[in-house]
Amino acid sequence: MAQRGRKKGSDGEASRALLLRIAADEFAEHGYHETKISTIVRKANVTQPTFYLYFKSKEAIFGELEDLFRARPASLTVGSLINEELDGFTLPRRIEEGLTEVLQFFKDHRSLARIGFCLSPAAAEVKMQMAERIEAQLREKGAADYFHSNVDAGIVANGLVGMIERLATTKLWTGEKTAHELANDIVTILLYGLRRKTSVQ
Amino acid sequence: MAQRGRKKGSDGEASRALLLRIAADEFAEHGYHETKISTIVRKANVTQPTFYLYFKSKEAIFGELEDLFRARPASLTVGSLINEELDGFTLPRRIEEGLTEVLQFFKDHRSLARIGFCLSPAAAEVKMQMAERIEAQLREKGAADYFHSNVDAGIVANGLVGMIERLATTKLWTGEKTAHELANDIVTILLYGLRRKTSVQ
Amino acid sequence: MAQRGRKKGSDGEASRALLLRIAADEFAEHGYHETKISTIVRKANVTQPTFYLYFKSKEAIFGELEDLFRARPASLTVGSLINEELDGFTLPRRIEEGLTEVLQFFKDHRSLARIGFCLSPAAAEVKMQMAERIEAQLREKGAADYFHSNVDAGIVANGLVGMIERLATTKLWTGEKTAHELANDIVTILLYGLRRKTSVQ
Amino acid sequence: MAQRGRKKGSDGEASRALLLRIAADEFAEHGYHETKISTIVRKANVTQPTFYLYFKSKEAIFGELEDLFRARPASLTVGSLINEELDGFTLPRRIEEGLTEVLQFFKDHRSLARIGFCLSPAAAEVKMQMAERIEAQLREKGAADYFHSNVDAGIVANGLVGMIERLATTKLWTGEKTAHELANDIVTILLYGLRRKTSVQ
DNA sequence: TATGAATGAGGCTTCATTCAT
DNA sequence: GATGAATGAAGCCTCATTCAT
Repeated sequence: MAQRGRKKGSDGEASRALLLRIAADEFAEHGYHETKISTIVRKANVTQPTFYLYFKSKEAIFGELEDLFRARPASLTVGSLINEELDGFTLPRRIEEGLTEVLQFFKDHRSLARIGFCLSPAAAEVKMQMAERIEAQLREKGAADYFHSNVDAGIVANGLVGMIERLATTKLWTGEKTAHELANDIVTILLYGLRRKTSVQ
Repeated sequence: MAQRGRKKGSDGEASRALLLRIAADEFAEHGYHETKISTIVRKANVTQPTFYLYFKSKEAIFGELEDLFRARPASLTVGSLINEELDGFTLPRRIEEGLTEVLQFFKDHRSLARIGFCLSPAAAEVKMQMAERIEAQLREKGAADYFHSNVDAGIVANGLVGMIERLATTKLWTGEKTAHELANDIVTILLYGLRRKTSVQ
Repeated sequence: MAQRGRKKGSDGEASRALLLRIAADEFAEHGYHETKISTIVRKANVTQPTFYLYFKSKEAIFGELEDLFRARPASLTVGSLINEELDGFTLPRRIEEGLTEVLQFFKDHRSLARIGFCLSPAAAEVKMQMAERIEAQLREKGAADYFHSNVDAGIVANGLVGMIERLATTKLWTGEKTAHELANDIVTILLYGLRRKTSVQ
Repeated sequence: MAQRGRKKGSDGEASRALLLRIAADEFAEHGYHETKISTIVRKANVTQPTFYLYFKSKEAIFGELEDLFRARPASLTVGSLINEELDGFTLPRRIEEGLTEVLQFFKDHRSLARIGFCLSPAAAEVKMQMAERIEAQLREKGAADYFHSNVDAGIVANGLVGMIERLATTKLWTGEKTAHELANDIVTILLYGLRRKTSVQ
């Protein structure tokens, strides 16, 4: 960052950050194995040894990107309803807000999100934790008042996680929908279902 | 074809099938790049040239597995509602049946499904087509009578595809749920939502 | 040859001969290394083990073809002038006759000739021997009366061999010239040269 | 470029040139298929990946050698008689000069010449073009004054090409003759023939 | 901080060739 | 005489990674 009189106007931190950014894009677009260190350094206009000056290995830089994803604000754990009194009006809003935040983060950090949420072997763990937190909240004392009990919360939670991944891929990252729109749609579907209210049941 | 008591290793069709099965499992578990031909043939108790007796290349066997997945009965296209009079009672059943079939196929052909639906580069296309078909059916004349119109059918369709992938991974392939249970849960969630009917809206 | 009641109407000798003929063509057209046993047997409609029933190895069948070439009638050694009284009239005729025979053999056994005279590692030896015999005849007692002595016989002999190879390739095997025409042209050039007689020298 | 006393193995251009030179010799001596990359790199005292640092593939380095051969000075096209007034004295000299140049180049770049003129699949084309150029010159206006017309120029041209190849192989590259001597002999033979002038015709 | 040059390790693939029937 | 099935041996190539400057 500081411009401490280096030649070429770029210092180590800059190179490092550049490599990291390019690596993120490459990994996100081509996956781990199809991404070559040689490609990353070429796009960053540095040489291969320079890469190893900043990162111990290919695995290391990938791991660092995973960490960057996981280090997102904790608030992003969908719907932190815990310890609050929620009624039928605010509950949906709260869930939607949480979802919006997550999706907005995905949109703002597309490559990071693809790596940490879709590509990484650790993504399974990440999604599992997300699902677990959601599930816990669906089971929260009080939530039972507003939700059916005839569907397994684990199914709902994982279903939601699956929807997030798929809709991020097909609607958010394509620019077809904003984070807010998507969150709104998801909440509407999940809370009220597709069935017309007027239909017999 | 006839299995006339041949000695070990003298039935080519069997070797081929064995290789294909092992390859499916390896690809499904480790992905394309981490799967080594050397591992496949070792597990099949043959040598590497034998592999090339039956498959042109690593890519070729992977492609064949993709094809095997794509060649699943066309009936498996979720919910073929087309050309039928559907009322509020039968519609959900029909959707559930279609879903059950798909999920049962996924369960019966786990490795194939993981390859064709999750790992393959062509999986994106496969899922897109599935989503498109679902979307088309949601828009069918008549369907509108039973469904809300305040949610984008494209969102629902892709959300469903995402749910299928995630729930297959976490609930079906782990043995936690049967195809039928899962289909039932998904339909319930999507049609009726989580909200208690008695709550105010 | 004899049709001794074999099934499929082909006996061993027939298979062997067929393989040999196909191998000759393949080697001639594609060279030793680019010719695959698998191709030969496929074209002969037999399996690989059958090949090894008749030939010890790829080298062996190639060697056999070399031998077939080398076993051509000894008379084909260009211009056997030896032990004859030759005058200025008959000498050119004799040379031409010898050349014609060689070229006719080349034309009749194109693949064999390409193998034994052009492709084989032993072709060097074959051409050397041909050149040596020619050279010896140019030096024969008596020949000196008709030939210049200001050109090395070794040069002439090897030059002739080179001409034969090149002209067989470009004029004989393309069908542009007959063996006779070619032999005539070669003799004319070598004996009388290109220079017009009327020119000053 | 500057050879600033670098330590062993630290000059890429040198490594490349070394590999190229060794490869030329290996190809020239053993042919394409019998030449192994492993041999080339062993002789160059580098490892196999180093080879691929400088050449894309085995085919590529071979092609580069072919190109080096083809890139010889254009003056080397035998006998550029075009656009000059040639009489009976100078014509033979000119032809001889051209031939000498070609043969000298062959002698100075033996491996390259063997590759580009004898071994390469493209050698056929190379020789054809050389023959065509020679043929064209034999047909040049004016040339007819000095040459017989009773022999096909195409035969002469290809015969000459064949002589060049064979004599380079047996007399030039063995050190038995110099380029100049050979050129002189060839011209003498072709222009004046072997027949004594004093003989009857 | 940066690099030109080099390499260890390991994968994919292709042959000619043989075994057991 | 013939074959379906299998293999030993070996080559080409690519990659992440490091050495020496």
